[in-house]
Amino acid sequence: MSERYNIRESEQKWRGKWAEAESFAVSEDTTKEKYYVLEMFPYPSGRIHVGHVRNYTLGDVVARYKRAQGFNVMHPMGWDAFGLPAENAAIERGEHPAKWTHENIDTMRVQLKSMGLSIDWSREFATCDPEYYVHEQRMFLKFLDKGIAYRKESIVNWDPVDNTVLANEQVIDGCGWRTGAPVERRRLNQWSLKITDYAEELLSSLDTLDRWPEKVRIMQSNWIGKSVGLQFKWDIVASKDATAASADNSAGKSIEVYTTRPDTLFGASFMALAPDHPTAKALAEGKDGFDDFIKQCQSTGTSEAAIEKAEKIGFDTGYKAVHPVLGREVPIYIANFVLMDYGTGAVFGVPAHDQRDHDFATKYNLPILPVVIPEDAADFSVEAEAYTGEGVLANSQFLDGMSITDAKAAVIAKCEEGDTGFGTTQYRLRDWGISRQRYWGCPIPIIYCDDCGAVPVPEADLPVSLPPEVSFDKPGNPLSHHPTWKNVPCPTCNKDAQRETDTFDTFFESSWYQFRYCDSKNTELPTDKDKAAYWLPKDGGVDQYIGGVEHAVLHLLYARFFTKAMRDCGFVVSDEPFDGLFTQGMVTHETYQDENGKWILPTDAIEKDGNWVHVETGKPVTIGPIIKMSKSKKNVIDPEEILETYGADAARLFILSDSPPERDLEWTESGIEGAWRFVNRAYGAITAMDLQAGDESVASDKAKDLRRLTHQTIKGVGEAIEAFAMNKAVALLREFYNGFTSFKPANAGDHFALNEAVEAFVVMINPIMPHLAEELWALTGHDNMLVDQAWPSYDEALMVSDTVTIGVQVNGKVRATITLPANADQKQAEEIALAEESVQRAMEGKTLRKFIFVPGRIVNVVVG
RNA sequence: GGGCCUGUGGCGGAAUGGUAGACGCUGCAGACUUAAAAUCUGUUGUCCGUAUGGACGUGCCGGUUCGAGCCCGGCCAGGCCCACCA
Repeated sequence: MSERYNIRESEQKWRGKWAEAESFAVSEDTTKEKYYVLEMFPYPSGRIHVGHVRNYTLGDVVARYKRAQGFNVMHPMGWDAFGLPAENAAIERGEHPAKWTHENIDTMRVQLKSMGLSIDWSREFATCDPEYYVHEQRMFLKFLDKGIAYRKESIVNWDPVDNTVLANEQVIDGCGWRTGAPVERRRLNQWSLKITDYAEELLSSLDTLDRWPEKVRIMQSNWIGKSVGLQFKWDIVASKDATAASADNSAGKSIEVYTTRPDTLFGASFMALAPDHPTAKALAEGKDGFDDFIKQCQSTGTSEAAIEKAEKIGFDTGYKAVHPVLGREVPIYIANFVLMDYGTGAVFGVPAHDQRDHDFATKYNLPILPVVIPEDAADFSVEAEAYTGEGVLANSQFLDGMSITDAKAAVIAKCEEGDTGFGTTQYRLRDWGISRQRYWGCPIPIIYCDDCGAVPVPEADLPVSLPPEVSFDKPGNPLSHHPTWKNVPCPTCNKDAQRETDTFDTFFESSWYQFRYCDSKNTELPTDKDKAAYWLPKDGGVDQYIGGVEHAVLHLLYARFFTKAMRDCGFVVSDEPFDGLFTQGMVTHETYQDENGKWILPTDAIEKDGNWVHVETGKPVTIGPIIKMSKSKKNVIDPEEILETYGADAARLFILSDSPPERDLEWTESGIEGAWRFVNRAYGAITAMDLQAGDESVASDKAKDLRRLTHQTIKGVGEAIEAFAMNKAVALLREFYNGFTSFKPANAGDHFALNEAVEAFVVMINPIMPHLAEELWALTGHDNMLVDQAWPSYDEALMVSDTVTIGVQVNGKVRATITLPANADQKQAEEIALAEESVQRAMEGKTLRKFIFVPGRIVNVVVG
């Protein structure tokens, strides 16, 4: 046994050599095929967590593997550096967000580098630097020109304590996530991007993303929420008992209604308006109970539970709407379940075929008229609940007997003919509101002038930089409290004017950063169009993008939209940002609680004589469920400690072993120790080997066996990595390791086979354990660096064996295994199989009916 | 309510319709050691049996097939996402 492997020293040495040789710096090289590997860039929150380690390890395996395959690999890193945590830090400890952010970046850069990632650090940037966000301001002005950006009044989630807008995802059970205060709905002037103009392209081009997980495509498709239906007019007539004067003004007007089920038109028994529908107010204002009704609607929570339990309530306006075909009059209600921001904010109710309408009709005693009858109508009834299945139209005049599809078309045609309505497509997707009342974001380059309105900041005055001196003493947006920053002359008339004090939503930064890496130092443009076209051509984006599934809709949809918008403005050529997407699972860990139920760190819990106790107090500790690592449950592991104790290679190996990357990974002490032992064992075993010069022409059977294993492993590992089955790649490599380390060479042919095996092994562990691989490569007599070494190729001819061992089944049950010549025919197989004692025993007293032989696979003896 | 995914040993997980449990973790036994760690060897699905061996076994029920963890139908359980979306 040779000396123990000095992990710390070796790993540091090789990272130094890679940096010195600039091994991972790349440029556009048209003689090579490019490969762009990108992991979702980190938010600099302070220190890296295990989720980062998993993310960047996965990406690094792909990057190093593709590099060895001869691709021109770009693998960059940067910082998604704007965001609320920096402001919170400023509020809590009086530190400037910029200082806090840059310090975190410095810490995390060192941590990431200690993982031995094959990153081209020369392309690094932070999105909070004006050199980055100035391009966002330029692009925004271009978007404004093109009509992609616009300003409108919209309803937002307003936190009354923080005095700021909250994104939908920051509203938890109707309350602000930070303050816990009930969120108000406010009308505010907001800058928005017209993502809805791209709804159809965003939906249809999902089909081209065949290297995306099906799950993510479905989520985006649902989010875009395309529906095809009919929008048509219903006339309003005054009820006989209408008394209020204002009411009669509404009679004779009409209401636009949208439906995806025009086929059920003849089953309509009421109309319902959203409480905030403009006509609702006109019809009901001043009526008894209306104010109370509105209050009741508003008091309903927005949480899942609240909606589940919320009763369907309605307010009868007393008005009637005229059925556009039948001429029949139906009552107009205002109902709490109708949403203003979907469709037209008005629906017609078909209780027989919609459960929600059914609930409502039952409560208010409205008719339930079935108009779609299933084929098997034996005990068909819509008494108890709505029928939403397939069927044939009935009670519907000219639609009777039609299928649902035909009836939909017929009703749309009829309305279009009479010019009372039209077939239309609706999307659930809303335009992207990008204004945030926050400091730590990219300033929106607009100046408001009393005379000239909203004036874009002239190109020459960009960037609009954040003022460095800022106070977080008052709640709300520090930019609007700033004494001088916002006061500027109007660029058009030179009169006193004021800057926009809102900043961009921080999803803005991550929507285009993959382009910036292509040319991260460009001062004129977001990116150089030609360079970007090399790395991100029209028909292909980032070759492999890796990140958490939590961004399935938000970031991944915004980035797709942004790419198309940038394309349409002439900045880039690509249609889609990410060609291949992989969504990794979470990292989980056991949870621990002390006797008071307080969560404690894994490092504070220790097993003693079969019981778990607190490492300091010795008091009993309860082991809880295995859940996602989170600071609040304290079930976190600090990667820095792991990297220091076990080294980067062990951490990388452990993270890739066992769990398939798309699934959750449970972090265990025994797992990381096992990986660490393997690193040391492999070093010891290989450095202790007697590697002599070999001779390929002297080939013993056992040399052939080893070479077969070597070449099968080369094939298998490559396929596993391509398929993102890193756990299988690790398993194959360990199996291979077990094979060649137990091999005892006896002649020159054996030595040839062993040398080949060791060399292949060292090259193949490079993507997983790059430091160990370099060390072993050097110690086994190579002068070049392993990072520049090509991936081994395999020889199919060496993979075939003279004999095969297969199972023998009797009536489908395995009774024996036999070894046959590889080219054995059925007759030979039958002879050998039937000669087996255990086969004969199983066949005893029965007649042979059939003999099935699948060469190389199985023998099945059918008896009866 | 809608959509998607997953059910295999003590655990993580392998398995183009063809010898279920590769590989690893844990456990057990042994070698080495004054001892421990590391390392090495063997063993580790359950049940019956001293043993050759046998029975059972991939959530449950059925189907297709010479043959099903895998394909089809119906259940059960767990998880994730979306959701009064007309």
